[in-house]
Amino acid sequence: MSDLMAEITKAMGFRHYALVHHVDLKPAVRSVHIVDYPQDWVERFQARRLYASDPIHRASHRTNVGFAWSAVQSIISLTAADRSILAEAYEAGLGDGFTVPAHIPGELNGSCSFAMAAGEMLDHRQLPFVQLVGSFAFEAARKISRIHAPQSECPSLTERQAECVALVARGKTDWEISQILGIGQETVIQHVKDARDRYGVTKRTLLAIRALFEGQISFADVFGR
Amino acid sequence: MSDLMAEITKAMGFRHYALVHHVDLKPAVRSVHIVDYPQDWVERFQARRLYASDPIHRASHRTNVGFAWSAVQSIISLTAADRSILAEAYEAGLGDGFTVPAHIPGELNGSCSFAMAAGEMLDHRQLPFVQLVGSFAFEAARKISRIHAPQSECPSLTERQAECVALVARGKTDWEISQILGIGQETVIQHVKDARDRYGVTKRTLLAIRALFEGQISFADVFGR
DNA sequence: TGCGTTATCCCCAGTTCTGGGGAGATCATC
DNA sequence: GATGATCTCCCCAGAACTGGGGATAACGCA
Repeated sequence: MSDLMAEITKAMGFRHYALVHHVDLKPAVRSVHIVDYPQDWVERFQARRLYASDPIHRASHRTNVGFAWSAVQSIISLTAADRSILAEAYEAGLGDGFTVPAHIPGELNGSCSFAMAAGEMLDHRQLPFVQLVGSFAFEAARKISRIHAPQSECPSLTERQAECVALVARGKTDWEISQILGIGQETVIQHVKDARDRYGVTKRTLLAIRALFEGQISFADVFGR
Repeated sequence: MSDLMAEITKAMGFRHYALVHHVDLKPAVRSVHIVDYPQDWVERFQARRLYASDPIHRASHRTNVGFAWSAVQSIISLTAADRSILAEAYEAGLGDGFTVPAHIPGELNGSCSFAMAAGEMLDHRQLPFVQLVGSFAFEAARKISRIHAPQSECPSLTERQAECVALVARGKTDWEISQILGIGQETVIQHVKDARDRYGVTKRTLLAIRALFEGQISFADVFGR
């Protein structure tokens, strides 16, 4: 797989690639982690556990299609810390690049990135092609890397349960939910109990987050209006 | 947007398209719903609330790249009910098709599908191109559909606060967090209080969700490892 | 008709959170 | 040397949540 990636990367005019799930890099886990980045940068990245806060990763969580690193501030706003991370990466030899996000509900977020050497220019005309390659590369790596065990079917909620969970995620108390839905507080407590049971969690915080993660509710449901 | 989609659909040799978030279709909400499917099928789809159980939608939740409908059983196993849904769609005039999933963490699952008329054959050679078009079409629709409320500035958390919030998001109690971080429970309570204050929320559930939304923590922090 | 699912309601004991009020220590910065 | 930010710890009262145990009614499906 690495050989193939290296070949593709070179053929597309890039220097480096990274095909990764955004997690702390434990080789043991069933996650994708195929990287050819400057060694120096990889080490710093791991040491500082940037997988969660790296601006490129963060941006990739906000979109569905690939983006050039030089345009990252059109997706998220960069803090001073972000800028220094990007500058450091440049120092380490990473120039401009292109990252294709890869998200699947219930799985860890991932991405496939290709980068130029520092100083070289991206050829924007072929980015659509890179987008395509990135998507399929990630899917291929994903299929290989998971021996396909922990397929937890997304437990579905009943309509009432889903309504309650959506309101839980808005930070409403059981009593408030009962007023909104026009039912008794005890009923709400029961629905929330049942929903927790279905997801196999014991805290309403986790219930809300799981529902978000599974796509059962969206941030729009939480913050919308 | 509909005109453009119709044109593209025709140019690629398809008859129908659907650019949708997988939700019950509330016109009011900030969700994507641009469809040109046989009217008959659209009505049945809505009446039976298939958006959650439709096999094509279900399959699209399991992958990152597009797939031909005729190959759906290579992604999920079809039940008798699934087969009858597919047969019904065919009756209604939908032939083979190609669906490109569109997932973004924390947002509703969506997809962009193109379909032939019943009886016509897919041209498999151009599916990579369809994949590309589908991805970008969804992203474009998504960007348009939310006029995107003004970026509220992100109040940043201190390191300790962020650590506590990450653990709150994992459903830990204050006592458990104190054990994990090796500090007193009262201290944890204080950090969580302070974090709630910064975000201006009163519930730890909202605290966790806001932190997720702001990118202060990621789903990887919650489910990772 | 019986069985499962869903939605509705009730009670209770124990745990956890929330919102107030404190305080001392360190560190950088001005 | 004062000021602010951060981290650490403490107390308390009331509200909210969790995990048990119940119950009734409606609906569809076999």
